[in-house]
Amino acid sequence: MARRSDHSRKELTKLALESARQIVAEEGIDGLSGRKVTRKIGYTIGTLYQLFEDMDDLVERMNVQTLEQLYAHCQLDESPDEVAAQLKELGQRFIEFVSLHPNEWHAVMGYRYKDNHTTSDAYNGAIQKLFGLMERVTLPLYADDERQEQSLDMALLWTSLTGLLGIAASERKLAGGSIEEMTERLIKMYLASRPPIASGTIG
Amino acid sequence: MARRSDHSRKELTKLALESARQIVAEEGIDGLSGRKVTRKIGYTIGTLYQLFEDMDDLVERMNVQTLEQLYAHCQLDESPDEVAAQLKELGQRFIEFVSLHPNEWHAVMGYRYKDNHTTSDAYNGAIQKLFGLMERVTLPLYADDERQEQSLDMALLWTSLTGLLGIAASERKLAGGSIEEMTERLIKMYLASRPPIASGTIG
DNA sequence: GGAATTTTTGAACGTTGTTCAAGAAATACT
DNA sequence: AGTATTTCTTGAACAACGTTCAAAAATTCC
Repeated sequence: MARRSDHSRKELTKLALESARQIVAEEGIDGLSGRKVTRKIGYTIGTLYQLFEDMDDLVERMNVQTLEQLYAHCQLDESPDEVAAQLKELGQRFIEFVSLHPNEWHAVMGYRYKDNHTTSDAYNGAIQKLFGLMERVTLPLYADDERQEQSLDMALLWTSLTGLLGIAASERKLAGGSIEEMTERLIKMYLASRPPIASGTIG
Repeated sequence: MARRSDHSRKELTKLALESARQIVAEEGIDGLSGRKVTRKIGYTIGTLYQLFEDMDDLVERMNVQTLEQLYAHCQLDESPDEVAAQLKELGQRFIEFVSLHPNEWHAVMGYRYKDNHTTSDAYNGAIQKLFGLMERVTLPLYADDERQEQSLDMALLWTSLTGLLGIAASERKLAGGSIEEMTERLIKMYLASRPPIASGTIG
């Protein structure tokens, strides 16, 4: 069994990533192996290294897809007016996505790359897009000269939120609070820490 | 080379854990292997399974020690009076410890146990002790009927703080803010979200 | 059809966690 | 002391892992 003009290299890569995603979804990131991936699509281990540099590469590209899916899932078509409501909605979407894809999310948060690994532009971009989502929502809370402030707050929110979701995805206990409650709590805490209204840039 | 009454099983376990810790400190959690641990103390792989149930067991016990060391490191002998100052100091100690032992901390936060693994009482206890530290410091901020509130806040603080430190330990970037700044930011955010003074239980 | 190119294979290597029969050392007993 | 028993230690064995690469197979080119 050799060359199939059935699949271009691009198609093959796509197949492999889908296969990997399926394995991760079913068995978790620790159930993933190169041989499983290729066996599932009718190829053998050697071919994998034609498509990806190494396992880090494969996993990272899968994780980029997951982050993009999360981004798509978080698009608020009809956004409410209030910042608080919008932020809460964003949190809910986030939770929803992770509930639907716990193992894929766990792969994003928990996979350990090799020491030499540096995240790709695609990966950084996917993260940036998610940050952008939060920044857009919280925009009204900051004056024009507070962009730096906002960035730092977003980083903190992101870290806390992913921390919460990491716990949820690994089904550890959480001091009696559900993930939804805790996320709401986080958002409330954040909002309470911002001066109620920072108007005055346009009016 | 066989039995050495040189070492009781207890001593041997201690030696193995020290060896494991050293490997983790030098090479990170991914550099750890059972054979390395036993080679380092002059035994062979089989003996390891006399001392530990499996690698999960070994790592968890090492992680309990790390958590206990963190606890010891966070003891505030002469505590300042203000809650804010105390909390900040606690955060600083936390950061300090993780900076001194980044790989050990990474092992606590990033090691993936097998699916069947459930954390031991010793582990849960070590975590509880750390929570207790935070609870004691923040005690004045809550009324007597707010113990549940406090627990949830502590869980949130813990999650956020460990999230920050996890990023620090894996030396990823953080939107321009140092770990110290971000931790301070987190604490400020938390304090701002608490009503300034919740007096009235004693006075 | 034959030569050149591209793709696929799978054996090979060193590593991992885990098990377990066999050997070695210490202890117990006569 | 010598033998029997228990306890500890070993390391080969197994299945799996990531990664490499010469050889084989399929496709393309002329």
